[in-house]
Amino acid sequence: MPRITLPDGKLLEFPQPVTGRQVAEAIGPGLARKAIGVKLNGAEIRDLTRPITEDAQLKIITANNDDPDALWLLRHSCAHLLAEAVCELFPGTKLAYGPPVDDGFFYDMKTPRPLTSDDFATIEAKMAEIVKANRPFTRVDYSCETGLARTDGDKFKRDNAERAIAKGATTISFYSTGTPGEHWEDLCAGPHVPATGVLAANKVMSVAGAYWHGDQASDQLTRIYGTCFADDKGLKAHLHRLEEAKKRDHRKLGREMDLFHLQEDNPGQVFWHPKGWAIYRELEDYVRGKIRDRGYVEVKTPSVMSKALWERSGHWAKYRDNMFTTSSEEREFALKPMNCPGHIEIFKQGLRSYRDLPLRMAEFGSCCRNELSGALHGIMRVRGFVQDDAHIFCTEAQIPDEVADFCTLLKDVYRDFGFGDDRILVKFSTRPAVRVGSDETWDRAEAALAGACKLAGLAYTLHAGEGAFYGPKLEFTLLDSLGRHWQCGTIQVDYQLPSAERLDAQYVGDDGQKHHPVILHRAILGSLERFIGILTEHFAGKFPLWLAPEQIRVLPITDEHVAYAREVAKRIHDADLRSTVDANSEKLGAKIRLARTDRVSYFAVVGAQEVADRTVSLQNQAGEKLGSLAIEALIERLREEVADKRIAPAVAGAVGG
RNA sequence: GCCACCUUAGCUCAGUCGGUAGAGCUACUGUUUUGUAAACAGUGGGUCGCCGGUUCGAGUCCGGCAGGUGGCUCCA
Repeated sequence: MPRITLPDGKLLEFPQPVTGRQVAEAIGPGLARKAIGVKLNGAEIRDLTRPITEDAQLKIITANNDDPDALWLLRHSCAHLLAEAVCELFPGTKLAYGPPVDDGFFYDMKTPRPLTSDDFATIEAKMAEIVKANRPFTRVDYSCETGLARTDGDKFKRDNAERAIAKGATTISFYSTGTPGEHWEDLCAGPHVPATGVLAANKVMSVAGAYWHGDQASDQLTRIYGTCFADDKGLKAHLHRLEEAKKRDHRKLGREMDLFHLQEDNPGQVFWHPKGWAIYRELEDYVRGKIRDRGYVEVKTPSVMSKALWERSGHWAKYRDNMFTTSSEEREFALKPMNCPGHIEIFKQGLRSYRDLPLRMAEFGSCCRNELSGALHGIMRVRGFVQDDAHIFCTEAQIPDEVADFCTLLKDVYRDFGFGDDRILVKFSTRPAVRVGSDETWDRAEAALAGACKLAGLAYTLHAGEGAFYGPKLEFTLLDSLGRHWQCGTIQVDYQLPSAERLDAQYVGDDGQKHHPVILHRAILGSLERFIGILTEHFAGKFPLWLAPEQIRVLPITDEHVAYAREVAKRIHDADLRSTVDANSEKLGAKIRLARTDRVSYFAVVGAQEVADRTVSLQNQAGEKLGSLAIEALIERLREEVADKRIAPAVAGAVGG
């Protein structure tokens, strides 16, 4: 006698177990036609055809691009569609695993020959056929024994079935797209949409390699990525978003805007050009000012340090594969991959008192990590980079305040780049199974991190068990203008490195005894390189004025006005702004076009009129004409915008040329 | 590092069946002196990523290597 509560609070009672479809029909025939699944008690998504025996809160899921549950269901089902098409086109294909993921789904499989993007059209055509046939997804449950037997000879599916049983499954389910025994089937827990017909808005996106269970030592599989939406409109919008992302790719903009380059003989090392370096220095100076106001001191530690230090710190044992090493006069050294040991060595000079704590030691630390070649990506993932790093040496009692202060600072900084609270995601990772330190210590450290988030008004998602072995951590992710996630800041509580077993940092407490401080490792931007990459893509190269490499370009109309243009540019330059002059002999239209495609923030046209009036005719990157201004007024205006760190309102919107 | 794919002028890209390489933009030179998104003409520019092989002949076919791209793994 299930009693079904609908999202609007309405209660439906049924005399016997009902299916989701029957509930939908009870509400209305239109809804029943549109329904693709149900969600029970806000948690479990189910097929429309599975019986509901208990009282439940129930949501009918319809194909809707704005409903994550609907997309999840569509994509999970579409993975089957893809798998069926591939199995049919490439007999001998062995299926492994095909879940929905952000923005789509993938299916890992072992195919008789490597698949390439040339195969996509054929696969999509086959998928379209299956969609057109509109065959029902049909579930059949077998006993564990029978289910297992059905996976005989199929290593991956057998493994999946065994795992399901180990996790407590009482039956093994298969889904057929059509009539069981007649049509294609796949071992799957479900749920699925009612029929293949609702999966029309799909696309095969890419092919890549993957390992079975993510294990390098295991089978190498082919992973095909695809996506599916409720309708063509959703799919088109998604593809459009990808196009936009491609247009603002920092590797493309970096070249076009002459910000930096990478070259073949130095993989993962960035050559910063003058314009890119202008942004870099602006960022560094900005952070330097911010942390100075918060009581940090800045230091600089060596790039090359002896193996002995890395052995004591534990890096040699744990991190060696990622370290560049070198030797001199038969001693081994390593390029520093992290700044912490250097900072502790500074802390250890002289005798520290509890009165010195908290000691906030910052460094724009140049780190080298020998990342796997396949992991490198533009300037986002490199082998040489600079962290806006700091280590806070404090007592355990000081952790809550220090973490709270850091969260406030971090929010403050992110806001200056236009990332408000709604664009900051916090991940809170707690104690892992293998860890050092007492449970009481962990309790306190975790409470401090959670409390600090609350104090700073930051909501977090809990990732239980994902902390470092030496302490819990917060990780801060930014949501950019295309809705993509970038992990930037972090703060980690560390009891290990300062301990007697490691680098043995000590201070004298108010009890006259020696104690080990706690260290908070923290960064806000993460790495300057990655952060500039993120900003480049977020702003599509149209940086806010305070960061823009070329803040204003003066455009003389004819040669006669070049001298005045240079004078204007010099005045702007003397006011600590970045200006240039386009003295080429092109027509004004061409100069304007170039200024705009170069993404210069402002350009100032000067001709006979402006020379006579000692003014400029100003226009911004967006193409808005801002009228004529005296030189002083122009400088004033630019300086104000820089000081305010103003961000163009258009940033969150579409990208222009 | 692993899997798949890619690599032709500074950039974006063409190059058919294996027959000695082409466009647009850029750069340079000249003419033009221009008023809010591209003036005109001319000239440069290439060991087709590198090494080897097959062939009378390789940008093109084969092998190896390097780098890049998308993933996996890892991560600031």
